[in-house]
Amino acid sequence: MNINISDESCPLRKTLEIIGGKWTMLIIFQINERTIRYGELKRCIVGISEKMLISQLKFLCDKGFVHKKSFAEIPPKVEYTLTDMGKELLPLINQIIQFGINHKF
Amino acid sequence: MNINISDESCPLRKTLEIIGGKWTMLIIFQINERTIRYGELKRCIVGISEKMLISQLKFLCDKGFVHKKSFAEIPPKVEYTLTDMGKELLPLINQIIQFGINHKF
DNA sequence: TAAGTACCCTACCCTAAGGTAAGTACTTGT
DNA sequence: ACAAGTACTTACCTTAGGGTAGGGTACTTA
Repeated sequence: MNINISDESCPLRKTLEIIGGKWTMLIIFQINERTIRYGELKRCIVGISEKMLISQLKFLCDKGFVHKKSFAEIPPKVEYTLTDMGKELLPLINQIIQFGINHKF
Repeated sequence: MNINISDESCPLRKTLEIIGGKWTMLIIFQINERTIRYGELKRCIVGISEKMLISQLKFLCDKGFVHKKSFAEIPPKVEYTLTDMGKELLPLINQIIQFGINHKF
């Protein structure tokens, strides 16, 4: 690995632009291996606004991290799951968590 | 591991508050295993302003990720190195980079 | 009949992260 | 004499990420 110039196109910057948002990893980590409905997700992530959750979910769907399944039911039912690419981030996020625990953040 | 409530004190949030900044990981990755002077660091990280680099370096020193050594010379000479805790982040960052490469970000 | 649930959308606003640019002090090179 | 390199500081300004708050639909339950 010989990345030593951090220009605008380096993979670290590019990746952080996508997963570096305030809520991105939180959402991905909460979905995790399960299938979860919008409402439950919202309750899990304390402090997030509906606007943020919706827009981030849409963003993550567009980028291919999250899969969305809407049911034509009343009341509405929407289920979110991680795609394979999304799941690839889980070990990464777990490492961040482990780091935080180890250093008592 | 049973973290399923993402409240304000969860280790993921806490850690991201520290290493989730726009430049944090870039700086840590650039310092890497070497000893590097301020000027060279600045040249490495394309696009960063002096203000940001200085303030982030100070922040990272305060948090214990980076070690700073000033020489009482003229012209000034300052060397930065990662602490052990800082170095612990390198495999994490490398994973992010690998993720970006794998998915062609 | 009114309130509640579920999954959103939209308009407006605000703050803080970050960008710009200039200045400082001291020395060496031309 | 003047620019250039070194490691910063400071003042000011911009912007976009995110917060607030309200609306909307179609149904169910009290």
